[in-house]
Formats: sequence, C-alpha cells, structure tokens
Amino acid sequence: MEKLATRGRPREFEIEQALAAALQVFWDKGYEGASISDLTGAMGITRPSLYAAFGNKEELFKQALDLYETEKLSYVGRALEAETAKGVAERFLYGSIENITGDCPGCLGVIASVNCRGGTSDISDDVQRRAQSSSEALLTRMQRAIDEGDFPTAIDAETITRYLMTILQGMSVQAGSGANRHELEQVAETALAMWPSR
Amino acid sequence: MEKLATRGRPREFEIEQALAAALQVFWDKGYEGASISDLTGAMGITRPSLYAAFGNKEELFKQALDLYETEKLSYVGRALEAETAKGVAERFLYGSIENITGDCPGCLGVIASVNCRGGTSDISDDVQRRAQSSSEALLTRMQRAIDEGDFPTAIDAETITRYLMTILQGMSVQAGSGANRHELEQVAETALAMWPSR
DNA sequence: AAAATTACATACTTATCGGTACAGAAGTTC
DNA sequence: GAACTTCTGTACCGATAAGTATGTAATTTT
Repeated sequence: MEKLATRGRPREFEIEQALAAALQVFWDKGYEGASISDLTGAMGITRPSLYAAFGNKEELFKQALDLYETEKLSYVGRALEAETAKGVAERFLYGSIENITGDCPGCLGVIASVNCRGGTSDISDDVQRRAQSSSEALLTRMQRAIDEGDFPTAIDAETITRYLMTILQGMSVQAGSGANRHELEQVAETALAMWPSR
Repeated sequence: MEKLATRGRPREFEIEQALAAALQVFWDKGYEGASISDLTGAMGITRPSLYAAFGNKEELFKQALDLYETEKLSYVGRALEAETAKGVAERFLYGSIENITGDCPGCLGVIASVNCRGGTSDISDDVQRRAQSSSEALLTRMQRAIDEGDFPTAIDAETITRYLMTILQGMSVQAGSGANRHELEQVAETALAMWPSR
C-alpha cells in the first residue's frame, strides 16, 4: 500500500497523521459532504500532495475506513469474545456508544451508508461489504450462542443479529441528532433488560 | 402558501403533482444529493418554473417534507390511538415498515437528518424540529401508558420512547442498505416479543 | 384589439466540485 | 557536483452546482 521512497525529496507530513485528519473530516461531513478543500485544509497539505499520497478521494476514503475499522471498531471483536449472547450484546452496544459519542457523533459506516445512496461511486458497495463482514461475524457468534443454549426460547440467529444491528444503527442516528451518552446508555440498558436471558 | 393567480398565462403543470415528483427525488437521493436538474427532470418542468413556483431548493424541500408528513407519516397518528403501549409500538413499527419499504427505501426524515450534517443550510434544523414533534407525541402517549399501568416494571417514558425511535431509525438504515420487508418484520416481531407486556 | 400580467424556454452567471500540468525545491545516487 | 527522483505550490482544467436575465408565448382585463 505505502511505498516508502528513500530517493527524492522527502515528504513533509506524516501519512498516518494526515489520514487521521481526513478520517475526522469524513466522519464529520460524510463522503460526499467532504470536499477536497475541506480535506487538504484539515490535513495541512496541498491538493497535489493529497493525490500523490492517497490516489484520489475514493481511495483516501477507503484508507480512512481502514483506519476507522482498526482504531474505532475494535470493540466489535472484543464483544464477540463474551461468554454469553447477552454478554456479546452488552459489550457490542456499550462499545458502540463509546464510539459514536466522541468528537464526531454517529458511526462513520452508518453515515457513509446513508450518505452515498444513489451516488455514482462504488463507495456505497465498499461500505456495504464492510458492514456485511461485521454483521456476519456477529451472526456466527449468535448461532454458536443458540447452539450453546443461551436463549430460552427458539430464536433465529439472523433475526437476533439483525435486531442488534438495527439498534446499533438507530443509536448512531440518535447520536447524530444530538442524543448524549447517558440517553444512549438508557436505550442500551432497556434493550438489555428486555433481552431473553443469558 | 400557494397564491392562485387568475390573471396571466396559466401554469402548465400541477403543483401537487410536481411536488410529489420532487419528493420522490429527495427521498431517493437526499437533500444535497438531489440537484436542481434532477428535480426539474423528474418534475417535468423547467428551471425558472421551479423557482417561480417553489422559491428555491430549500423551500421546495420543506414543502416536500410537508407532503411527506401528511401522506406518508399518517401511521404515526394512527399508532398513538392504540389502546396499550404495546399496541402503539406494534402499529408504530409495522406502519414504519410499510413506509420505508416502498419505491425509495428508508425514511426521508432519517435520510435527510444524516445527509445534512455539517451543511450550511438550516435544513438540518427543520428536519430536527419535525422529528422532535413526532417524538414528543409518542412521549406523551407513553407517559399515559405508564400512568395506566401498561408496564409491569418501572420504566421511564423518555427512555422507552427513545428506544422505539432508535429501532425505527435503525430499521430505516437497514432498509436503505437492502433489508427487505420480511427481514424488517422479523426485527419488529422480535422487539415486540421482548416488549414488557400490554 | 390593446394593455397588463403571468408563465415558459434558452442561455447565461458565479462558485465550487474533483482532478491535474508544470515549474521549482529538496533530497539521494553516481 | 551532475543526474535523477520525488515532493510542493500555484495556477489551471472541464464539469456541474444553484440561481437568474431576458425575450416570447398565453391568458385576463380594459
């Protein structure tokens, strides 16, 4: 991905640092809403430097998504390690609250997903694929929970997974329209209180 | 709002019809994503006709939102008339599924809310206010339900309202990323199965 | 029929979009 | 130090955005 060149004039900025700044802009404004000028301004670099280092806007966004996944979505992996389905749900919901109540409210995946509907770029597909992969990991974990008898009543793994994802996405929308951490925690608490035990 | 002029050359299109077409475009592409050319194309009118009849893009959008509320969000009012809290939730969720699984998937309010973050227009505030008003109606209905003993355990009206809104918004995101009616009905069914009775 | 009024159609304005050409600056390799 | 390579800065490209000026067509009023 990143070819480190030893010859020629050295780069005057840090790739990781600039990418982190770009991530913030995309997170705040969405893919379409973030202009190249917004990005270069926040990243502290010039327009040609951006294209030389990251390709184009679409490539930059994908790299920002990579950074987002590794840095901000690590709670998903940790959630899957919980011992029961309810434990998974608990870590999943509270972890997401942590993520979506930072500087930029809402989940970047949800923002981009809603933002890119009907767009010409294939950003939409990329975001979709990433969400799919998280969702599938959750699905297999839930199927295991069913097999292990975590649910007292019969339940479909796909359904309970989709239910969880729905609450996650809903909380992201809530956060984007001003809900604070406490209010979101109440929502998560409610969902967990209703959860069919274990 | 609409001054009907009897003098001069008569308008060659129906206001309501053009507005309905505009609504479809906004619903499909969001506020920012819908260009004036997209709109005039779908409405079958020319650019100056649009500005003469509707003011500007922002005013047009607000009028489209009015139409959306009266035509597509009537299920909210009907939901509030249910006899129990669970009945309200049931009508609310299934009514929203009906709404978000049509030609344009997702709820226009949610789409616009997520789409206009960080925008310069005051569209965001307008959308926020409208969502607030729906939410407040649901809140007072839930408080009444609590007073009437619909909930076996102690629960906060604001919390249960926010929980319901969260599921609604989450389902809208799900619909936007491809979830079909059956899958959404499963989510609603799950939420209702977990609902603390009545 | 003439004047007044309103709407339509073409073509335009300014601003911004994503992306790039080109020249000079700052390094490494020989 | 000369050649080569890579990055930076300015200034630009064509395309498209929202919005409008202007002339003409269609209707009512007088």
